[in-house]
Amino acid sequence: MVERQAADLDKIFHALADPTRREILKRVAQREYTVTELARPFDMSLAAVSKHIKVLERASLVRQTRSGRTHRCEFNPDPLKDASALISYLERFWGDRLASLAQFLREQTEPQPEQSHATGKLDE
Amino acid sequence: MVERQAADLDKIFHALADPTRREILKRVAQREYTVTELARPFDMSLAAVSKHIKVLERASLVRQTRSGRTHRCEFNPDPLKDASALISYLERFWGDRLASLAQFLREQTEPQPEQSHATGKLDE
DNA sequence: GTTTTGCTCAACTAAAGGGTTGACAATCAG
DNA sequence: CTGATTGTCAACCCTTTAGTTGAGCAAAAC
Repeated sequence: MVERQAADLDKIFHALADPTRREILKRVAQREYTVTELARPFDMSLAAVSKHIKVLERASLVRQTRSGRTHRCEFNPDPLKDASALISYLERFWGDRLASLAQFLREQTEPQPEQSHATGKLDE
Repeated sequence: MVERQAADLDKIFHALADPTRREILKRVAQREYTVTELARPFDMSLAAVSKHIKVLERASLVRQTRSGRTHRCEFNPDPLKDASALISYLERFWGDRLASLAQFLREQTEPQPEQSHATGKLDE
């Protein structure tokens, strides 16, 4: 993985780091919504929600298409792949690290032939 | 999924939304580091890196333990599960949406005979 | 036509972020 | 003891963010 455009990940994670935006995403992931529909449940102005949507757009998580005077918001899951990739990357290296530790402990305990019950389970 | 503590996700995603912090995480996921070790590659003060680490700590992605005058930073992958969960949730609903669309199109194009195979599996 | 409705934009405010420096505590080295 | 190393903390600066309000435009409704 090539740290695919750090700036992109900045925008993606920043977009996800707000409860209002996450709620918007959850809804938009299920069907298209207009801006006023999206704004209804929130206790803030329409302009504020409009701004949140723009943040999501900058992260390419939402695409907005005008149709008449209403703007339809549709979800785009692609950027989530980049986010997932980073997370998997971190988890993978963490796993490797644990594997190395286990290996190390295995090597530490094996080479002692005199230890009568050295083959017992290691304590974790 | 119960929107597991929105505030936690705020901190987690916010922590991930900065290239310096992501770089720190990548290294810490592989082995423990001290603060000065972590700071070395970056073109900023030690205090700045220290602050970044504190952001990671608030998100529980890093745990810091003092040993003498040096502070060892170790990775904690647990919060990543919550982040992944949200992402999976979004992708799943998106997938369902596409499935529904496909289903709809299938129903539209099928010539609607006598519902001959109406006993087929229902979508749940 | 006139008037709503849907939405964005611009200007503003208050708070949070990311960086700096300088002072300090604590540990280690001589 | 003296001095260098490791790290945090507090104060400050500047920029960004999240929200507001008010203006205004374009499409719908009447």
